[in-house]
Amino acid sequence: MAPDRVARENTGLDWLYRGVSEIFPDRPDSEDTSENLAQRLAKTDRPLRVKLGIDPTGAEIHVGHSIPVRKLREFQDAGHQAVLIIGDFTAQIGDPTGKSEVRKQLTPAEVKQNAQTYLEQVRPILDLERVEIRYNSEWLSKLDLGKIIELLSTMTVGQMLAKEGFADRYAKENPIFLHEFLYPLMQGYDSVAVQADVELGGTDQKFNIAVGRDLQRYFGLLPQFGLLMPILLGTDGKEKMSKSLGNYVGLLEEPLSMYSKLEKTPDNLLPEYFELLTDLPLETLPENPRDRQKLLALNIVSQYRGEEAAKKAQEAAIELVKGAGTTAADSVPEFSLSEVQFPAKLFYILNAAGLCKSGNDAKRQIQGGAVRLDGERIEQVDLGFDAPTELAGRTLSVGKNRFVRLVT
RNA sequence: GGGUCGGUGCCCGAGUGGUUAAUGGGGGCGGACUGUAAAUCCGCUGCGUAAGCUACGCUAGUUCGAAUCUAGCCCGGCCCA
Repeated sequence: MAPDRVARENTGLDWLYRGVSEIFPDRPDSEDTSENLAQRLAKTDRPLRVKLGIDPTGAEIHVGHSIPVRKLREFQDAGHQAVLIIGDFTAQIGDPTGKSEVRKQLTPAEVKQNAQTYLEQVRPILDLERVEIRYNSEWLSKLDLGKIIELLSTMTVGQMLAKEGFADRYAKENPIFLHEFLYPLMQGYDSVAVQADVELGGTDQKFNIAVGRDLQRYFGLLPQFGLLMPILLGTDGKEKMSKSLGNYVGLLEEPLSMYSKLEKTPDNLLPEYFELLTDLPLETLPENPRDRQKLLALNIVSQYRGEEAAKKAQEAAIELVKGAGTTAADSVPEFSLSEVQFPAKLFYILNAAGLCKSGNDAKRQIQGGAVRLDGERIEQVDLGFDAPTELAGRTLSVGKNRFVRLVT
């Protein structure tokens, strides 16, 4: 189940190979710096330009997104030049990959904002002082039809259809829009524009990165290396991590929320998570799966929120499972009862506090025995309260993961 | 452009005039169990603090009554050009 890894020993480049699925081209025995990345790193007389492209579409990113960023940081630490491409041009057109869901077009202001949010989130990982940040509209918006046709003429339909995804969709008789063919070319052209030596990405980026190589060669440049990392599976252990599937751990989440998700990481995912999301040595992990989960959670939360906050989150998580968290109270998100008009039904409050999707959902949760007040199960669906004072200071929970402390 | 098939709830997919938010599966949520896991079993799975309101691509119509019939439109697949 674990993806294949590039394994090298005693090269002094352990950092390079950790958590990497594939490097291409890859001729381990070759002395040629154009087909052996280790050779290139050893012999280069200048910092390599290492490219990572991001989509400034969504606001919040998750630990899966952090993987190539972590790798980028490692290159920085080795003295190379990180080049972060903000795909503002691409984002404005909207990539319909996968579902034919039309993405809303983003205004330049939104792109700017999203990019800023993105940078804030990766700040704990990346040395932002030493990153070259480029917006791809800088060159893509200047392409005229002649140039675009030239780009298109470098590839055949057959080559395009070889791309995973396209092939599937074509086979399933799903629609494929013509402009989608432009995406790999645009991303590849980014590599031309910034003269990338290495491009980082998930394994799903192989095709696009390879197109970048082809284009670089076409334009007389030295082709880049591709360095692919596994796509992280989500906390459900089945699907790839994504916000829409809800199986993600966001970088902006509360420490407690991050911690509780991560400490439940499925056993089969633990090695993967350790390798890709932490720097911990993999040989010395605790035997007990439970301890491994805790260590993982603690380590990752520390990376983004600091060690102290992580420890607090751990304590809070333990408290909350036992029952009503009291000493852990300050780690639990608060909900102000002033937002509720009394008298109020409990299911209404559950919804208002964001613990349930809707009032009706809240009723169902109560019926299902999921709702607790200070650790005590609520049986009465219609339970109501006359004044906020009856609830202030108490902890309301739904299931094992959703907690809120009620305040006035 | 022509022909043809199709568009159902988060997803897939039944349903083809009439108790019904709409069979079933997946997913999700919750409960029991457990290692706060996996597996298993069970429950829930439109919105509204209420009266009630919205749902089967969109719009208009036929009907006491439509997701189911009619017309127009939009979108997609396939075949032909």
